[in-house]
Amino acid sequence: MTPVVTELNDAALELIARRFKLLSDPMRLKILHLLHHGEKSVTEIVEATGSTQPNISKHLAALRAGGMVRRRSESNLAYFSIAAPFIFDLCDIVCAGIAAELASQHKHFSTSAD
Amino acid sequence: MTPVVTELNDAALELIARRFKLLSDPMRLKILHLLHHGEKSVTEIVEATGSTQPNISKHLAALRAGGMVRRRSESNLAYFSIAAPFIFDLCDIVCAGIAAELASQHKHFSTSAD
DNA sequence: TAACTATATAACCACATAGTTATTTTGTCA
DNA sequence: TGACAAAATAACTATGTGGTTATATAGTTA
Repeated sequence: MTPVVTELNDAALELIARRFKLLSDPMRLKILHLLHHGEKSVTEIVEATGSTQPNISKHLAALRAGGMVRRRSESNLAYFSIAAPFIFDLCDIVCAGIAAELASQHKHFSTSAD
Repeated sequence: MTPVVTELNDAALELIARRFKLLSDPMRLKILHLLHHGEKSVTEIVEATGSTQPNISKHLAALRAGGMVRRRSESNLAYFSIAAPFIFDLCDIVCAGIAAELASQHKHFSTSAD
């Protein structure tokens, strides 16, 4: 029989790696986190992140090329929104992993702010 | 009030990004996929991947520093194994996303090999 | 039309990183 | 001890990429 899931060819690994690479930059994560609250224009994202407009446009283009955000034009503005909600499942898992690791280092999270 | 989950500070974003970055390289994914089948020595990984020993050692060191693999010394050998099984949950989600995307482009997956 | 605003793109720089070759460390065995 | 094998590390190169500044494109409004 031919392996289906157990065997991963190089092209597939490349595809998966590319997805993760899109998520491996703090500024892009910041943008995605912002869009989690709803659709935003480029200018809104620029202001919220404190980055520059060309930088944000570039990141948005990358996220869009990777299928992670969607673009909508309205008059003069470009509105971006999340196209792949599974992103946040990924982040949740990573965050849980980080929390678990910190906990096991007895540098534990405090549930209430102090 | 102080935001707890809705607000992600830069340090947290950096931590999350670093995790994703470890998963954003095809060779490292290949190694992790290999280790999914069980503990392997460096030499075994080198042979299975077709890469060089120093390259594999470097990737393993990075994965270990990121808490994703564990190292066990036995005589002359170094055995590595998965330390963070959630990795595969992440990959499953990404793979599902890719499959869905391909499907929606009617370049559909065939369930049986052809 | 001209002035203005929003966004995209181009060109460039500094830095990170995957891979290579050469070397060192560490453990085994004769 | 010396010869050998496994793994780690160092030094280097080539390439990728995040950020910047400058410019171009496109839509709006007067």
